[in-house]
Amino acid sequence: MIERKTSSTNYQNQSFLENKCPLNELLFLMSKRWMTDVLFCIEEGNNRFSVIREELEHISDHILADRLKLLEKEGLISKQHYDDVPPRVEYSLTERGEELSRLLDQLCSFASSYKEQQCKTEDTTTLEV
Amino acid sequence: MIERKTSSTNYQNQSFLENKCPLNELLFLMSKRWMTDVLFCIEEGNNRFSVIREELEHISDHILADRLKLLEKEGLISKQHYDDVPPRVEYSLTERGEELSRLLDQLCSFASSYKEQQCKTEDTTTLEV
DNA sequence: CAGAATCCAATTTGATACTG
DNA sequence: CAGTATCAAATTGGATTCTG
Repeated sequence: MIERKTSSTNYQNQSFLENKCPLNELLFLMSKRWMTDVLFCIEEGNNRFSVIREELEHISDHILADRLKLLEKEGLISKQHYDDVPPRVEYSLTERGEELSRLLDQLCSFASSYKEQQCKTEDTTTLEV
Repeated sequence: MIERKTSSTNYQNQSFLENKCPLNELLFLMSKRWMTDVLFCIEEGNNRFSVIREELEHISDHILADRLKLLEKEGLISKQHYDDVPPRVEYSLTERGEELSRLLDQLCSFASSYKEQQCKTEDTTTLEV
């Protein structure tokens, strides 16, 4: 069993920096808007900036660029530059990225099955035991 | 394979509400600060408000109360009220909560192993392929 | 094409004080 | 004990504009 440290997700600049838990860092990273969408989009073979932007209809350049940079920095995707005349860049998942993708698929089915349950029993507020 | 919808994590109030992906919702929920800490803390048997607050040294009442409410709302923990003279409330993981805890453990070891790798190869910036 | 820079609005966190 | 209420401070997301 992996040791699970305490604290930290948001508010990176504070004293929590010293006490970062890899799990929380990962969750915080992947919970950013569009993050999983970009990851899955690349996994499905959309490997260029403009293609991804089209696939994820409402994403802005700013955010897409940021997410790609973060995913690359975390070693989840890799980037290939081609010195073509209209500059070309291609993204693809690394092994790590694929591994994470599989883990997220599990989380996704967990989350989805729960949602179905929720719908049947009404929804929000408090659930009796 | 579970269908993975597009978009949404943060900024709940906007048009993304219509298009929520259970995975993103879950990630967004669990990435909130102290959320996993509270979950794991309860899993380890700390089942009272004051005990959890002591365990997680720097958490505020406000945040702890909020996290407990969210976890309960999501069906991950359950709450027992006892009508004792000093009011007593006990929390425990539901089956769902334990299932999620197991999934998070996997994510945790994924995240941790990566971090070790990162440390050896220096760290941040760009990783060559 | 593939981004980088800037500015502002919406969220979230945290500290403090208060209550059944 | 187990929270709730309020308010100030820090992040993040998104739109717009610009560039090699």
